[in-house]
Amino acid sequence: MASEERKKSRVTLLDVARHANVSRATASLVLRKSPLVGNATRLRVEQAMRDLGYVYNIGAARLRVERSQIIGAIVPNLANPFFAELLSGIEEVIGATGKAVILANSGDQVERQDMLLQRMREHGVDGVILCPAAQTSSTLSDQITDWGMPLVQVLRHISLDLDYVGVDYAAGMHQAVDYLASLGHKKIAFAAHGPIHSAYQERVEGFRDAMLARNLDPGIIIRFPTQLGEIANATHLLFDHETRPTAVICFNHVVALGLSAGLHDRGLTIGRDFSLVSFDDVADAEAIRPKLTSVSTGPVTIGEMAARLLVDRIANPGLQPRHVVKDTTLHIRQSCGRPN
Amino acid sequence: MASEERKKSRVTLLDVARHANVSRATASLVLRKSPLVGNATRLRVEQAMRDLGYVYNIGAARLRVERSQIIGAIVPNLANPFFAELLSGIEEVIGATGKAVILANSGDQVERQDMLLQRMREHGVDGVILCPAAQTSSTLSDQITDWGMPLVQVLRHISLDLDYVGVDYAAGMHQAVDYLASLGHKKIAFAAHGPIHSAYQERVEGFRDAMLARNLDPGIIIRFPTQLGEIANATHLLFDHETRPTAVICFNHVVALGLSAGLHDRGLTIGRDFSLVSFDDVADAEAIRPKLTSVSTGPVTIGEMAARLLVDRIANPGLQPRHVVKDTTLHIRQSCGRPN
DNA sequence: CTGAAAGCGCTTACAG
DNA sequence: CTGAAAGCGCTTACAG
Repeated sequence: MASEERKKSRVTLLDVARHANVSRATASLVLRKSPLVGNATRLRVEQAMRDLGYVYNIGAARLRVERSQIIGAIVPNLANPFFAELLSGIEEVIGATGKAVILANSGDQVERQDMLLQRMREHGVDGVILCPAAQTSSTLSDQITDWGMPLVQVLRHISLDLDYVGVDYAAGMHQAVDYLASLGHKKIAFAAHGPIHSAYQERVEGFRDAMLARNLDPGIIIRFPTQLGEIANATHLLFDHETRPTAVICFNHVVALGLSAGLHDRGLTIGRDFSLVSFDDVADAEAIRPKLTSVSTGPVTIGEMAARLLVDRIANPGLQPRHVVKDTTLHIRQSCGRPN
Repeated sequence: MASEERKKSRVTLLDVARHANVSRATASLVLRKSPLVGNATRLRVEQAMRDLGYVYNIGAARLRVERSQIIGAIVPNLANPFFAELLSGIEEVIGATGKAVILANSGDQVERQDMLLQRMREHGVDGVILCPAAQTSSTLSDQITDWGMPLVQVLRHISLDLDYVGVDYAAGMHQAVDYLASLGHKKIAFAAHGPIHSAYQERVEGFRDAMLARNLDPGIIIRFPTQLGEIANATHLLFDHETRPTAVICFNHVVALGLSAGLHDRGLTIGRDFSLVSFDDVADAEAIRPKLTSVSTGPVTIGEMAARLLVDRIANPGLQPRHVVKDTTLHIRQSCGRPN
């Protein structure tokens, strides 16, 4: 194995070329599967690579060619399963193109996000998929254009000058409201939480529009704590409001989990005593009882679409900005009934 | 802004040096905050960097120095919230050292894992945190040593020649068994699922040992489907066994979610009609009703510890292999009662 | 198909 | 503190 010697000085393309009795240029061509090199030669070079334990040095290659084969992904909260699913979609399609993805967590803080973008530039990433931190200034968009950095916004947007893959949150809200209204509900609350950003606003406005369209009071909008653990204990907020709602539409799956626990704690049976619609179901939605009726957004697919857009954008930086907005699906399960 | 011109040819350290009237060597020293350079000079160079919009090129630097400032993390299942929490711990401490983390998903497939390790070598990562795919051969360990690749195994291990950060699964099983036994349970099932690996075996053996130590039948070990969605429907397996158990200890939080749903579907109230102990609680454990009593393993902390070990190992490759095994905590909540 | 050569952007002795 | 120079491992015309 002679591993000791090997470690001392890494084997380089020149070593391979010598071992195979070809020039370095030829070895390089074999590496990149050029058709210029004959079959016998190719085999000889490939054998040499194996014999010597050659490892391609992407970093060195990148210095000449302007391609690092790395893309960046920045999300606001890694521990949230929703973003984990998003990432798994991104990783899958980026990985399939042979590139690697650098992962970073902005914690929804703009300064941290700035730092991470800078770090990614230093690493020479070929592009970035960004779910912008709440409060990100729209001037970041100009900066990114200025840098010439291929970037796609995902789930939240700060500017329409950049690519964007998101969800038709407003339409999702209409689905939820329409469904509850069809069951006879008139007092429907919206349970929000967390930082304010485009996806937040689109949901709230979608809710308002949908309620107004049905001549219902759009004003029962209640803010819950950010942390899942505290939401259940704040369930009373739902009933402190002057008009007691008979149903609630949740901002996301975190709120839905929290309220479904909190309603249970108050002795209310969901689907019978009170109706609840979740938003964004993630994998474990199936495991909650009663099963939650939910407006599903499909984070894995969104990740995949964002990755594809980024790959396109890298290949063709001149493209006009593209915006793809995914439809939601209402999954009717067991958490809604007629109002009492 | 002159962004157009800038994009054409990136600004290099030499440009900065010229703009600041110093040599390239000096500019390089400023970059790395060497004390060799005087304050006035430093400020001048830093101003030049700002004026020109200089971006440090880590890739170029790496070619000289043997440091890419990138580490790799390979997990078997990105979409599982347990691994998402693990990653968030890793990303946090690696990020704090100024390095970036390349993320990859092996899908628990060894061939894919081999490919990913190879890719990471090509990217010149400084080290890797690996949760080995099930069925990984222990010879991978020799290979890694041969490559001289700093690596820490996390949660699962294939060889004690490498660093390892894991959990004392066996002790966790003892906690669960002891607790159930103290409530009077004698027929306790173990509900397993998924691929077989060290962490799997340690749990099973821990269960057996703990049962034997109390003179209880250690044989009620039942395999459930891998997918969360199918577990609930397989709950009957619990009762198909010749000796009907009064309690179940779950392999992980996925099984616990599935069975807790399935028991509910059978009209059984958990904590009253049947007792259940979960393993690995993740953030949303708090939101399930009844609240699940659980042996908690703390994935975020494990990620942090693994990252610290890797940083140490990179700094000091000569270190003896270290193995840190984290204690579990039994969180008693509401899912267990006396047997009927 | 192949060889010699230049160059990507940095770091690192070395001599001053 | 500074300048000139070599070199990290690759790719890419260019001439043959």
